[in-house]
Amino acid sequence: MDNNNLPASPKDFIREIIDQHMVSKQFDGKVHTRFPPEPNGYLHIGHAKSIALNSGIAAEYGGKFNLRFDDTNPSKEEVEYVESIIEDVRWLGADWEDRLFYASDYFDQLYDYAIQLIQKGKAYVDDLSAEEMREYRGTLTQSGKESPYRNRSIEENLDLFKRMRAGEFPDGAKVLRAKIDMASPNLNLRDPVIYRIKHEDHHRTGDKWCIYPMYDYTHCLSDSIEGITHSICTLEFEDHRPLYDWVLDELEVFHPQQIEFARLNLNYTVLSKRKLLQLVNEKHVSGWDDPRMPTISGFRRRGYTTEAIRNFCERIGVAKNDSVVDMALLEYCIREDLNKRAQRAMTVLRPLKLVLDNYPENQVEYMECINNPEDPAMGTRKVPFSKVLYIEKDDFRETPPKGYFRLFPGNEVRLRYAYVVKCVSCVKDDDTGEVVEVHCTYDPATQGGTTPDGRKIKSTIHWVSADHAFDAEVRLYDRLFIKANPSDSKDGKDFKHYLNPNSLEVLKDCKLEPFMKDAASGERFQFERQGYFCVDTVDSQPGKPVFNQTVSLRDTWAKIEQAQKKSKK
RNA sequence: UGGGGCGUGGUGCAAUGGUAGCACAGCGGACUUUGAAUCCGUUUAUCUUGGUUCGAAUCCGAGCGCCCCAGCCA
Repeated sequence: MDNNNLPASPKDFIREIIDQHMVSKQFDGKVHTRFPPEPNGYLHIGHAKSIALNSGIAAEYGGKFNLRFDDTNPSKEEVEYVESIIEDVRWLGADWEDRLFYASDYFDQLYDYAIQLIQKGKAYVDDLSAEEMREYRGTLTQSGKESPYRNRSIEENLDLFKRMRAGEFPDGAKVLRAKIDMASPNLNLRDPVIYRIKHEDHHRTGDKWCIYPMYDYTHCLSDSIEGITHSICTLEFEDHRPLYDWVLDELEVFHPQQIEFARLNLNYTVLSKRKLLQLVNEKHVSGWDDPRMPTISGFRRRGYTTEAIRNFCERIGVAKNDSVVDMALLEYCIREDLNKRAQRAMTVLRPLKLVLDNYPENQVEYMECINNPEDPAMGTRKVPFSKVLYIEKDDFRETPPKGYFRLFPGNEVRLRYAYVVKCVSCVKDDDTGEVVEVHCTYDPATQGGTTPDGRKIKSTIHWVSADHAFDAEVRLYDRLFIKANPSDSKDGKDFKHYLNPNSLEVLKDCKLEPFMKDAASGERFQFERQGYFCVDTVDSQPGKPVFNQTVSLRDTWAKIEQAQKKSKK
């Protein structure tokens, strides 16, 4: 925790509050946080922010961190989600040790507390229907009306609540409500429902219960039971804090401090479980782990690393401002990480045949290539080179635009780690006019790509030997939405209206270096001059890898060219 | 128009009465066997308006704007 003489890096407001608690001994100098997901969907990058915050704080203050499922609503929750969440939280590196809990673990205690509330005259059974209750609640500007059932006797409430539990009433017939204040300007305090009847099986408790506690009642007590000191949640629960405090105070139990921060928003995507579920259900994506999804499993399958995501969470900071973080920052974080650790490889995504007219037929040379210039310890490899090669279509232009210094008739480029070659001609398809083959001569004096005469070669391009390459499928991804804020419905359009029709591009006949044939599932590479890619963990077969693009390399030339096109318009 | 929050460059986060700073993005340059990476430089900000003060992003008043709340969801 001590960081020597380094200037104290600015702390966010939550850590400042905790610092104060440490000084005041508010919680005996203890820090205990938790991450409380509802298992009704997969975790996304916004949850990663919360996980990083909560687990990070626990680690920094020498405290503990719990994982607790907020599973109080059996109609929405599923085991599949529980399993995915456990996997994702673990992958993110948060350690709950032996403290994996479920709010449903506390159903018995919660029931007993409810009895106590009734006995104190602080809760009552109400027979109002949902619609009636809405009417009685009043509006934002008008106070509510008290229910005619509000003043039942404690005995009657006790009896009724026990019979609710016993299953004597159908769904919706009765609820248990906290007796607070129907005139409160805070609607959460207008006698909130704390128990409802649901004759439904729960994924953990089976058919033991037909009444289930509500979030506001459950969450504070679960925190209290677990000895959570700092209950960190998002801004929309700020209005609920008075209720959180009310329940704990009435029951006179351990009282954690709820603190709210602004949830993460990312541009060009959506971060709401409801919307993500819709994308999955309506098959706009292949599943929760589709590499285009902003879910943890999506990013993982896309090739993102834990380190990059945690680093991102650190960089975005924590505050109470509603904010939208630029996707470019996330991309920067993953590039930064992968640049240091990814093995380099030469892969041709859109192949164009290149023939070296003066190179001996049937000759093969093995060129020594550096595996990672950022990490010499990763060594070198030998890559076969021959007369007929593939290069990237985009690396040749019959008529080069301004500023283009790759291959074009008469120009010289370096074939990376191989030779300097000069373009002499190209062959075009008679029908389409498309260039299908490029002819060059190589300079034998430039073996390895060196220029003994000292001449400068402006461009170096990658290649792969036609006879030695193997074909593989590579998937390129673009942002899922074409609009920075797809959820903005001011123009009346649904968020799906802004789905990017080109967010996925499947390339089938990519030419890869021979050694990659045996790449392991999930293995990450930098395809030189193109981007970072990983072996898809779902669709790859042994000896037949399929690659997912994690993120492209920055592309200055593409930017220049785009600017040129724009200025012409 | 009730209540709760929030307003700092394009974006995010700092500055806690004393030189408005950091990161990303952008732009320019150096270097380069990846038009990558790296390095250097650089444009751009305190919602408005009064006040307190030697001095205000910070404190006070008034206004404006944005977000959240009327589930038996979380």
